[in-house]
Amino acid sequence: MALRLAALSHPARIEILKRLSASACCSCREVVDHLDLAQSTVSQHLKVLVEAGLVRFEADRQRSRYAVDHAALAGVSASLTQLVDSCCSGSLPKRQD
Amino acid sequence: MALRLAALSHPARIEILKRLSASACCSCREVVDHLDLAQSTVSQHLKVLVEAGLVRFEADRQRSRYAVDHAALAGVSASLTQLVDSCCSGSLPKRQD
DNA sequence: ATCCTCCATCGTCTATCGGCGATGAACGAT
DNA sequence: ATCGTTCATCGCCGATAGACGATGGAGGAT
Repeated sequence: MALRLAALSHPARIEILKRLSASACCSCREVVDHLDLAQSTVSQHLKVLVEAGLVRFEADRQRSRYAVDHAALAGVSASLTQLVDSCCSGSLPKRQD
Repeated sequence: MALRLAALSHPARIEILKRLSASACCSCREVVDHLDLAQSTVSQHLKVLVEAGLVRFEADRQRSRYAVDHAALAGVSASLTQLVDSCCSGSLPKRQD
């Protein structure tokens, strides 16, 4: 869990996630074009996300496809929710939907 | 948001959070006793958590009180959920309560 | 064959993290 | 006044993260 959260704990990677989910086509190039970071840097961030299991990677030809793994992302969210829940463990009935 | 997640993205800090929420009394000493980390290290982690706004700090006398800020924690969880939601943007109606 | 584009990887640099021991301050107890 | 306890902070260090440029490979186009 800490690993997943670590992957998410960088503004650039959050931006990348949003970008990936915004457009159906998800080449590294496109992300680079929007993020104003060096291509190598973006590639690194993508690698981190892939290794964390949050993004799926599909090497077509030289055109790599990156896609958000919605299930994994939801899983992280659920884990965090569970942690919060376990931390509050009944002492905090308040729940902000 | 990345800041909050960064604070959470460390196993020791997650353990600390659980420990803090487990017992009503939350001295640094107690955490040290359970975590098998040096006192200075625990103090550092607590500082990180406090600076991230996830833990509230109350300097009583020489006995410092640390308490989980449930609302802040829930806020992070909500933010993450929102991110996931924005990433799936309607394509994932599944919702695990 | 020769470009050009896209991409991953490597090497480098700097900054930060994560751990520790040591130190000193604040306080209670003797 | 002198301990003992608790805690925050300060160096110090190895390791890692994050950024970049450069390199090279794989394809597509000419």
